[in-house]
Amino acid sequence: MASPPPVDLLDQVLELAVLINQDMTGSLAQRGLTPARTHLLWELAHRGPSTQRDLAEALRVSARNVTGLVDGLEATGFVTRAAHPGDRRATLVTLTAQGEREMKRMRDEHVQFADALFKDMPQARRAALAAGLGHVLDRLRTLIAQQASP
Amino acid sequence: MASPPPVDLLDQVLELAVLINQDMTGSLAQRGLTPARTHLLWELAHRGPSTQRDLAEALRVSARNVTGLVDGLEATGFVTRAAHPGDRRATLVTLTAQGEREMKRMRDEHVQFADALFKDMPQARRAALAAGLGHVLDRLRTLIAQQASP
DNA sequence: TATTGTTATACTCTATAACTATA
DNA sequence: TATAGTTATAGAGTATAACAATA
Repeated sequence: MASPPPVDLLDQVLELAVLINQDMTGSLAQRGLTPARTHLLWELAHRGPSTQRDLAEALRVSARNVTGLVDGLEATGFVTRAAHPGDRRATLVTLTAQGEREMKRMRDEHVQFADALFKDMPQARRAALAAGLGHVLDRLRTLIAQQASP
Repeated sequence: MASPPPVDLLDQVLELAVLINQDMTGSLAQRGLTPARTHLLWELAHRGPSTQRDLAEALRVSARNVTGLVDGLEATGFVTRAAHPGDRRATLVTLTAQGEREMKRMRDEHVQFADALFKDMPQARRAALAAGLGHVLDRLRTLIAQQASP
């Protein structure tokens, strides 16, 4: 089996990233969601009701941006704003029933999507792929850490 | 070696996609470029001087959007607009010397980045990774084609 | 009449800075 | 004085629709 040059491997990974991204963005759009708003919903589902300040830190985004994202999600019925019981400056953002439903559906579809991509892959190749991806992820994290510090 | 469940594989791929995307976006920003503008430069480098209409089709984006992208690239010195010799309605967008230099540098760095990620990977694992990625890309293309037609 | 690119308008994501209400 | 969130302002990417110049 010929060993492909690094550039070809990188190009494969990039193409995969582009296709997956397009596929997911399209699915979200059908439900009236965008990647940024979905990211916020995802955090909310993991953390439970949160202040906008906490969401801004979790998403690594400005407070102003969170105001806009919550505005959009509130208008489309995925979240509500409520008074914070202990701090009258703060707002608690909470998933609505619709928001909970969407998150559940998203989790289910995530699993289905993974099955569709990998279920017919032989066990040995699956393990080899995981090992290869792990290697690349390690290298990439190292590179990013080096860029950040010096 | 245990075979990982599909969801774990998908999550690995998604994390890789996110990290690579962040890395590339950061590199581009240091040169005053954005992903969308870079995409246009890339097409231009491959096709040679092109009308905005052709660029819009190549990028699968509205004509209005190309006007904006070319405005930005012109203002930052990467491209120029010139009269089309045979059609006075049309504009020919052309890479400047600076634009050509940037594209060359980008190609070089692309290769270097690939080397940094994959050079220390054993040949056998490299081949296995390419095979695994090929499998996923095939499945994904099939899924997308199915979504598009029915 | 059809096509090329622009102006007009609008929505989303993103940021910083100034400001209000509260701690 | 510091913090939570908003308004004000700005730039980038995206879209559709109307319009001018040209084919």
